[in-house]
Amino acid sequence: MLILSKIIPTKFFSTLQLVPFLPTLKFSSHALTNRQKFLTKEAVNTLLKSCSSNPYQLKQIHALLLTSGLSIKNSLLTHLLTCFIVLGDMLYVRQLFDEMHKPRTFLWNTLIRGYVQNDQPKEAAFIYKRMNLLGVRPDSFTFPFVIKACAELPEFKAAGPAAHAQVVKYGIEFVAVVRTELMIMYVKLGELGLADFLFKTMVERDLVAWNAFIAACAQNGYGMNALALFREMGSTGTRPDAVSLVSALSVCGQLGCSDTGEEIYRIAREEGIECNIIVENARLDMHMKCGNIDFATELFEKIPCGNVISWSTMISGYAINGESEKALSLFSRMQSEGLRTNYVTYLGVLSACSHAGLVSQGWRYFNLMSRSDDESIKPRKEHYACMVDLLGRSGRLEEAYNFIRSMPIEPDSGVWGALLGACVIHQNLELGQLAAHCLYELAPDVASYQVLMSNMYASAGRWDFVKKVRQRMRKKGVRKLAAYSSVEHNGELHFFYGGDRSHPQSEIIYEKLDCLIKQMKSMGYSSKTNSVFHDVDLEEKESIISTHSEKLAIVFALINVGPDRPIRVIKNLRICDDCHTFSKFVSQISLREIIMRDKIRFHHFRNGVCSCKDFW
DNA sequence: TTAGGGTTAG
Repeated sequence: MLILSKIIPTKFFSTLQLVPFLPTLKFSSHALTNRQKFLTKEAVNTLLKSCSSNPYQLKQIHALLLTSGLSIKNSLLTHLLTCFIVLGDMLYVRQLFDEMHKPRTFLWNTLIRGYVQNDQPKEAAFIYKRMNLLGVRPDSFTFPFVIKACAELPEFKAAGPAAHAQVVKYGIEFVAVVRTELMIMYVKLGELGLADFLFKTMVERDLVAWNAFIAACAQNGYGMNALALFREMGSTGTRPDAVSLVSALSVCGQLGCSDTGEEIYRIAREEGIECNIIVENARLDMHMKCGNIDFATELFEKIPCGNVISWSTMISGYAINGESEKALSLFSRMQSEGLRTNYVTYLGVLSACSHAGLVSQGWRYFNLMSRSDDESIKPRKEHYACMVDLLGRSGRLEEAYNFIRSMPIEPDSGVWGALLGACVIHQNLELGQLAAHCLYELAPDVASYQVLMSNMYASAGRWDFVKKVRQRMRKKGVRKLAAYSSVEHNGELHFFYGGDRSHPQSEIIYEKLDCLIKQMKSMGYSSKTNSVFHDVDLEEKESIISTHSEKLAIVFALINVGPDRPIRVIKNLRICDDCHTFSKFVSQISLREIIMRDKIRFHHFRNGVCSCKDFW
């Protein structure tokens, strides 16, 4: 009793004393001998649950169970391991596992699951390999996790297909859970055809399989495929649930098609699931990502029980729309109402500061986080990256660099990438090269960093270095993302690439574009060719820049979208200097509002002025 | 005795 009272909170003592005499599990430890009680499985589970967030107590319970001299039931052992997995203490899980004599398959499965759930896919794959070497036969419970691990190992491209081969070897490729994981894995690898084949040939194609496929597409840049699947699902008579709707809404946010998004929300109403907070949050986010700030605000105020995600969504939404004041005042409201915040909330707050160049405010929030007693909101790598972005974008490059050097945690590619981005804007070749050097080590395959480097050298006129970077990209097979812009019109998305003439209205678009540029030139516009990073003459630079995708998209919208509606353009990369000026002129000439979302933020153009105040 | 799908940021 003495020992127990030390490790078990007193309030659970009564639970222990009240349990019925069901001999599911017997404690014969010294602590209980004088009472000779038998405990039920439920009681032990209650006990474990009560301590499940305290590794110290859990470890003591485990020690007590061992000294009791009794064999521990499998259910209890799994529960115990699961507690440590949830706590992220994989070292202890591994220690327990290694102490076991000939662990059975389900324990191997638990260990693999632990590594996967704690973002250690390499370890998971390693354990699977060892399992094979020792001749332990994997089962249908092993593979969902092994496949998931393989999908997280893009550096071993063959791992996923190899796992698939094993699945076939063991004859479990038609087990729904296993097949679903395979589908998700192939989508991540970009093999949509294979994923589709697995889906179409599934024996039990249930709602979860549909949702898994839709979500996998939605989360891996195949938004159009996700929407097509969502529609196909409806036409085959499978009714969507909250999960399907959330994925579909998220796609509409990514693609910037809020008309389609509202259509999807109407389905939620028809199905009677519109009061689900996750669906409501997805709708808020969708509107924020489409630039519908006022409507999203109205919806937000009407949500009866918003959670931390609703608030964070709004804060980040205001931030990307350039409404930093609204973002910061909403955060103050959260604080004054005593609402819980989390690390994502702070990312929104810092990004609001960054988009508006509010350096001293940014420092204030960052220090607030650092001083917090709550461990969960101590600054993480992402917050450091935000601060580097804020300082760097404001031209304080040295301060940003010193900030990185003072970091208590190892800076990652996000942090160095933020510095590199700032160096490109402020043309600091020296620091930029330093950042580039680190990025070659940390993220050699990320195209956007290589493009930044190449652009930095190009604007400094160092074409020899530009050539080097491009050669390295070719050698590594790193491909630059082609720039495109899109416009939603009558529920359909129209895509435009630079210099693209494939759109059926191309002729009239180019004609109108020509007229506009002439008119703008008479008003003082001259093209800014500083963002053409090719070693070509001025005339060619002007020609490249005059048919950038966003210009084509804007003109398309001018021709087609009714004058009572704003022009909405989504761009997959950042807007260039010239297109920014162009958009300001167009908003002035045509008296139309142009809402353009680039890769990281919105630009709302009205009467020749942009909401970003030319700071982006 | 362990298994598949969803929202905020980056």
